[in-house]
Amino acid sequence: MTRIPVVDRRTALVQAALRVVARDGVAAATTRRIVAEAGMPLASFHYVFASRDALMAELIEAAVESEQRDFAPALAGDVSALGMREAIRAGLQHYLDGVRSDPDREKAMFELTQWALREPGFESLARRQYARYHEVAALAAEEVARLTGSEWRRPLAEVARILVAFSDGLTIAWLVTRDDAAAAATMDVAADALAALATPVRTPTSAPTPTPTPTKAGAR
Amino acid sequence: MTRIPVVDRRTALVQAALRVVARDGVAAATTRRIVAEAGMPLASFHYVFASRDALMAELIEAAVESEQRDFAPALAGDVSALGMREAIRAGLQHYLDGVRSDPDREKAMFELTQWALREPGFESLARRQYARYHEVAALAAEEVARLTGSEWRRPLAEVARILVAFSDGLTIAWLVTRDDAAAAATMDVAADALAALATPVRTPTSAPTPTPTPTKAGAR
DNA sequence: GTCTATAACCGGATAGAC
DNA sequence: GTCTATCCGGTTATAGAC
Repeated sequence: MTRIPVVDRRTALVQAALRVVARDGVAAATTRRIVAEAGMPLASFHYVFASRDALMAELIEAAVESEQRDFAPALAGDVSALGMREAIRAGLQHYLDGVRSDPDREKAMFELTQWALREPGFESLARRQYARYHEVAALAAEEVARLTGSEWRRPLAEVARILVAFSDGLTIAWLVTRDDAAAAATMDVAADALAALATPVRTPTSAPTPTPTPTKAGAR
Repeated sequence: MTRIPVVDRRTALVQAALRVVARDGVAAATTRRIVAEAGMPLASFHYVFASRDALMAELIEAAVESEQRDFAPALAGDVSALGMREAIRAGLQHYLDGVRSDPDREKAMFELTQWALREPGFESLARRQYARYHEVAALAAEEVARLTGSEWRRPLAEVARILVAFSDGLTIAWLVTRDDAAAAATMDVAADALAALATPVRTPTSAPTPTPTPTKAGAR
């Protein structure tokens, strides 16, 4: 019937798969369910993708990129007036708020990692996924240091890895227990620990703050 | 043929399932594979378990207990001479060494948690799993404080949750990247952070150390 | 290019012979 | 009590009509 370019079908299928995985999990993301979600006949799947695994590979890329888009502006704006410790704490809170607003998505990210770790030949995808996480974390760490006029006393890559590890632990704990208070306590300690890795240097690179936005940082 | 008591079949099937899940993952743990691993005919499965899900429930319990057995003596012996920070660092190292010695097992634990989080009606199993983790962590935290003559300034349950969260993040990072140096850096920071939650009180409860075991703590 | 129909297989669960 | 044989629904992938 209607002629749809292959690239459009590709993205449509990946987006549909992303929704299915978030809603029902990796195990439920069968070719049938995905094409149903995308409103396509089954045969379209293999016209576009060589196999289900081929889609899964693209799916992880797309999911990470989507995360990157949504979590990168973690420290946008209201942080420059804070000290390092409070800025990190606010960033973690912002991250957790993201998890809280869409828990299924984060559950899906963990499932995708573990799928890649299990599927022979796809371990490198899991590594790529985390390399991306580390990039995002490194950018955030660099930014928060710049905004608060601090300097990391450890290599940025190391700080980034620690930040990702803490975030992962925090996320799993919250996904399982849904305990906000416990998460807050963990974030407090994590913020202390990370702030201890930095040291103040001189005047913060204060961007010209035209309108003094009201600073509301999540506090215990 | 040979008459095997139902309880024995139960444990045999659970143990077989545990091996299959560790080796090939939760998705591969089909009834057929499990009975093959246990050397039983397929029908024995449903003679003992009402369904695959019923076995999975028992499986998680068994897996957690197995972990508990193997990780509980994390601080056995050689810690009493150390300060709080070093004792925690050594405990984390001991834990990571356990993960390193059998990565598939830990991968399986995460998979089981996520399976339970997805499977409708089994979320409580994931919560139970983590409640057990928290118990073990609380015992370890209590023990390390006693041995080093310190006192936690936060509730033990809170310390335990933070410890579990840190361990989870550490474990995932290592499972994905297999980067020992990064893990060491994370453990250093985590140990600092946790030690900061405790304060020295008086003379450590030094158990009568008959033979002064050589203290070898993993250091950076 | 697109989609229906089907091949080939694997899953959990069970009936019924022994 | 135990196990073989089978049911039935779901899976990936493809052949072949349009």
